[in-house]
Amino acid sequence: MNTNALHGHMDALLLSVLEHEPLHGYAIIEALQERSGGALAVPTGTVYPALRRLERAGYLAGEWATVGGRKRRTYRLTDTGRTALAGERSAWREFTAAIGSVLEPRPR
Amino acid sequence: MNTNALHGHMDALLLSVLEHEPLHGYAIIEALQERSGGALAVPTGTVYPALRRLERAGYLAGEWATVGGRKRRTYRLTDTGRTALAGERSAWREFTAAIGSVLEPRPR
DNA sequence: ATCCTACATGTAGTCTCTCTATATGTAGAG
DNA sequence: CTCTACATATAGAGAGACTACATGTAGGAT
Repeated sequence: MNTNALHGHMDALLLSVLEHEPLHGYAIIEALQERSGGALAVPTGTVYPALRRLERAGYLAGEWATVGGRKRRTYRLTDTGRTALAGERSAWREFTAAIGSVLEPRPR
Repeated sequence: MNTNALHGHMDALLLSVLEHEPLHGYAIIEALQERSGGALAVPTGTVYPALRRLERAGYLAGEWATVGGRKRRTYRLTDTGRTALAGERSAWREFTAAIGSVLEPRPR
């Protein structure tokens, strides 16, 4: 898929994937891929900066950990982030409804 | 609505609105607004350059006309544009399916 | 007469976000 | 030793939408 079209929806994706459990960047990429049935192959160069951005925004809290000799930065959703996720979800519904109504208009 | 999120979907919108009848820029903006129930307020600074781009791409053909003392540039969908529209439609379905599966996962 | 709103198109410059390419490093398998 | 998976990160490019501005006609209201 042309992930360039994700423009503006990446945040929702990241927040959503962290809703039930904290994950680190690499695992987030895998989760995205898995949940979408392989459709979402998001490059690392997109995800890592986006996670930082969301952390700066206060939606995520990151923490370093070392697992099996490898360093990971694990992110969890903050309360603010949870609120933001709810907002992103309703924005997504509005968005698809709006575009959908133009792209596939119902015959009256 | 944050139309910045339209990134990459504007083309589909414009082609779709021109599917059954040629329209000029201003009328396209109104049609978009109307069809979406008021949700899509696309600024002129977005639409006019986009129409030019689609014309350059061969998807649209534009023609000047004067109606009631005012000049209009009316665009119609070319055959290539019609093919592109079909592609945009299926891309849109894939896109929403992918994001949707992450944002609103079905309970298993 | 003048102003305001609707109609109508267009450009310049900015902004945001994603991408590609690159860099760095560990662990474990072959 | 080499290759692959794991893991994070940054610089720079590119795309496309935005704001703000510029220009002009037509018609109704003050």
